[in-house]
Amino acid sequence: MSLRHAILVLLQDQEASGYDLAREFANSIGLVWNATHQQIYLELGKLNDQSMVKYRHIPQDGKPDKKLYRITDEGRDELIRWLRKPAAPPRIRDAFMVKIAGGDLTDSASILRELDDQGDLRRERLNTFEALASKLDDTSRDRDLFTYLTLRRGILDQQAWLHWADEVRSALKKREEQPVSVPTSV
Amino acid sequence: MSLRHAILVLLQDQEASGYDLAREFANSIGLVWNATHQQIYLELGKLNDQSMVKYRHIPQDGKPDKKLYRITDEGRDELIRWLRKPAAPPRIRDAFMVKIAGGDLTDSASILRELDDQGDLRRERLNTFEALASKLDDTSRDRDLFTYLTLRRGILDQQAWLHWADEVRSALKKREEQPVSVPTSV
DNA sequence: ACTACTTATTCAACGGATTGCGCAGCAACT
DNA sequence: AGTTGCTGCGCAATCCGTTGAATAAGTAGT
Repeated sequence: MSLRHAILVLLQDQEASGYDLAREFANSIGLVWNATHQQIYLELGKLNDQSMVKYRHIPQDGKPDKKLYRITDEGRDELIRWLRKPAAPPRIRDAFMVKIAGGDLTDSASILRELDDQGDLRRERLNTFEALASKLDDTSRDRDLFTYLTLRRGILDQQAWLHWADEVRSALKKREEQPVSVPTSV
Repeated sequence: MSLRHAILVLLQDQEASGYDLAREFANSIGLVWNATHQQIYLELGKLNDQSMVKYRHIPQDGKPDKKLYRITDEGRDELIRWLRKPAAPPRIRDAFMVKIAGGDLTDSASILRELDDQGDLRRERLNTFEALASKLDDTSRDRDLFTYLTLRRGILDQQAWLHWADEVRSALKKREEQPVSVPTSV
């Protein structure tokens, strides 16, 4: 229900193309709300129909033409109206965690493998977020306070995850040592 | 794509009605995957058509009749097959965080109010998770290792959130003190 | 030379998910 | 006496989201 609002938030600061937005969703905002480019283009179309955004057509050579969208006054009004009312509860779809919950049916080796893979991704994200956050520290983190706070959320989230992963590892190690009845292969 | 698998994981241990499952989704598993009762009943219907689950009809007096579902061998096979292949990346839809990212357009008072509300919920959850976890500590946390680890994930998540909320509060306080250009009312 | 990736947008089809509604009766509170 | 809330199931309409594809031209690597 509010991909639209995430887009409007992004368009607040800068004019951007659908492609630009898709990249931002893959990075910073992706930690908070994710979307594919198809969805974004569709939503931009709707927002344009409702004159919440408008675009200017930029011909390019070498690259395909693009549409640079910017938010309108109506769009900003809609955004403010949405910001006023209480946020909908977060929707969570974490397939990996479902796998953990059903971990009894798998061998711990494959769990550890996937845990490592996920951990690599998380550590990578942590680095990029920390880099962005320290950049804001140096220059202006009062002007971009909310960007900073969003990044902090991401950082703390990754850290908590990595800490949890360590717990999982040591718990599984302990279990291996003790000759408890473990279904080794399924 | 895997509400079905979340359901199958839950049905692994106990026979349950759609209503039971809905309650579990509202609590423990909800931290990891959430769903409404409509979805659950629909999915149970499909799972039944594909004979991944079967049910027995329990007439009750006073209360409406219910269907107690249990997982079949085919269901367990399907679950194991799913557990083998890599998990899809988590989808995140956190409207509150979108509001934070667009915080420049709101007054900080209303942000603080919602932050407190969310914090109450998180603290409540933290308590229930911790209670459940300590219960597992006492009795058997080797048998229910994966339940325990799922709870730990929930606990660490809530703690990280609450810590972040403190950061937000002190950052907004600091901003209030300094007479920076703040859009007080919108 | 060939392959793969990046920029940039869009369409069509399908399945997943939400919203809104309806039924039904008991318990508990006000 | 009336409202609210819990237990329990289900349907229909609509919307959100994913998958898969197509187009088109430049750039970078093997």
